[in-house]
Amino acid sequence: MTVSRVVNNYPGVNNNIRNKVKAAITELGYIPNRSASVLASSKSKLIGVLIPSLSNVVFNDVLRGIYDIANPADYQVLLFNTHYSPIEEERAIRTILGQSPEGLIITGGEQTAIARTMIKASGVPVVQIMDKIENPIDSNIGFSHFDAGAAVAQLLLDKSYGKIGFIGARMDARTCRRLAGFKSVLSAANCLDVKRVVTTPQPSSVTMGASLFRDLMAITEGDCDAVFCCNDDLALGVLHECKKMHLNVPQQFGICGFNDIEMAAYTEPALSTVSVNRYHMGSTAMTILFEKINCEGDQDSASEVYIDTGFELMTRQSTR
Amino acid sequence: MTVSRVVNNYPGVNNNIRNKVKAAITELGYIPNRSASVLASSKSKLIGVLIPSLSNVVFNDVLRGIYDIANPADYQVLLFNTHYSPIEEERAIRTILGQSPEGLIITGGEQTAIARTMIKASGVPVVQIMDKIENPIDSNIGFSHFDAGAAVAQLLLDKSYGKIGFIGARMDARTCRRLAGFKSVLSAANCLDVKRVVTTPQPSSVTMGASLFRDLMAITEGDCDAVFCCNDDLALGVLHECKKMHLNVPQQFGICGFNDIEMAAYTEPALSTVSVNRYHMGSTAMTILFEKINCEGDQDSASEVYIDTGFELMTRQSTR
DNA sequence: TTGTATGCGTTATCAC
DNA sequence: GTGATAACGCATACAA
Repeated sequence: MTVSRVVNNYPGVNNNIRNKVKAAITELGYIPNRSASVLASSKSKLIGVLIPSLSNVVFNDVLRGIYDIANPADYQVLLFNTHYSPIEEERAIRTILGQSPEGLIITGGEQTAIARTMIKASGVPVVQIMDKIENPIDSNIGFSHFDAGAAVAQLLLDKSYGKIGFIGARMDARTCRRLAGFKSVLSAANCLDVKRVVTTPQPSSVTMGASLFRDLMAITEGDCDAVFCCNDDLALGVLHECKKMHLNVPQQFGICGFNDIEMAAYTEPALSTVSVNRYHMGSTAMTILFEKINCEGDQDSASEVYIDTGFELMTRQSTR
Repeated sequence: MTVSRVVNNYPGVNNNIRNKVKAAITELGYIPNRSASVLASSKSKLIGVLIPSLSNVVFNDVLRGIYDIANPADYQVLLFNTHYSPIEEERAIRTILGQSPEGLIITGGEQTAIARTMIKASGVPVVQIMDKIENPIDSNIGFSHFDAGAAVAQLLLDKSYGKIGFIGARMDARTCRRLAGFKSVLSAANCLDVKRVVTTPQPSSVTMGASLFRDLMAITEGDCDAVFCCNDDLALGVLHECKKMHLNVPQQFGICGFNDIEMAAYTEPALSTVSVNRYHMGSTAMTILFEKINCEGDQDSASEVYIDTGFELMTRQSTR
């Protein structure tokens, strides 16, 4: 018991004894058994994090935000890759819940009904990130992908492009919502042509962007003067392909990407895109969780938090 | 006990009872407590992973490789970011060891003496990745950064560049070893000038590459005709800066990067760089661990594995 | 300030 | 094929 008190830095231990214990600990190389500790105290210092992809750079920044807050507070992160699959997500949630996590960070709002039920039943605080959820389980931090897609469409219209296409890969829920917002604006402006929407369920990449662009040009027989790419990787591929085709960007052809990766500012012409504060989403999600965890005394109801992180149009040279 | 047998899919349970138990489990939303299981069985299905950075794209691919093998086998990953600090790494190792992990994957060979002792004392199998270690704790998969740096220097010499510089950021152990290999070749060829070695301890980025390049040109007063960048991000920045300065790449100035990120093939001119199989390092490390874990019966000594994954020079248009 | 009894939810072992 | 019992290593509550 005295050892336990020393290990956990409890007050009320004689300093001589404390030092003796510490000496013994280092001498023996004693490492406390976390499982036993969790079992006895049901405090795990564990945060479960679910993201849909490890290859997408976007989640790097989010993860950094999460880790930068969690680790200094001595919390550990159990990270799962759901591969954009609600089924895998449900499985991961079940696994994590078995470890008595103190908080959960999950991406988006496409959980299965069972997953939602499990989470609610567990009483573990959750933050849904990366998207503005209509019906959040608990707290939510993100932005409206619909609005972002709409804003890009409006931007391209404002720059007097008229035959605007869309190139998308993976086509997960958030990408689809960007497309929906995009379509709604074009439709209202009476210049939506679905032939100009070219997508693939495959993962996105620069190469894929180039390939989809060729498809777009083939399908529309070149009758297209701008494109919104669902992310910057694709846009980079499109830009590369335009150069090969000797299509002048932005005069003959406008390009807008999404995410504002660092490289976007360094292409020639520099890429117009949409900036979203990924790191901030991760770090804030973690901060929200900590508030909940520390407020469990107050009727266990530190109120839910809903944050719209918005987005910013980065108008560079790839649009007129 | 019967429930435990059902949960763990043990044979020798009456099917009627098994089904009843399963029904009860779903009805109650019962989730087994992993801490208790680990405590009782000392089998955690946990793999500790230590990487030095989450922002470096390089580790994305490694992590994907690890997760792609670990998760389907029902193993979980406890991921720690050591921020290139052996002290943080030691702390993380201590924390992980407290969870009774079944395996460890750690980056490089710069562990503290205490960390090495703890790991060995724990008897947990370890794989050190990303580098060819002289004195590995256990198994090792990676490549020689010294050789890679040397190969780049030789390449640039072969392309008849003579005033070759080096641009490096972060300057972690592996980067330093690349620089050492690079220097050794230039030195042997009698054309090493340390004025042309420009580095910073700060993290690397495209912007940083551009900035270091300006420094290089200022320090050498333009007396430099090629540069090896310790990673592709920096190289991208250098390339961008060359264009601004109207320096013809590769005729007037040669550039070679490192890592072969996808974008390297899409710049203009396309970037010469060094390709290393990151995903493979991650997945193989995990596979090695599994072999050890499953072979614990055989005198607990599934022999150590040492794999040199090598590297490949990608000679593109940014070098003559 | 220190120590003792008890229980956390599983699994290993051995009876039945 | 099923169940009783005793750990696993720690923390809570309380006694000394």
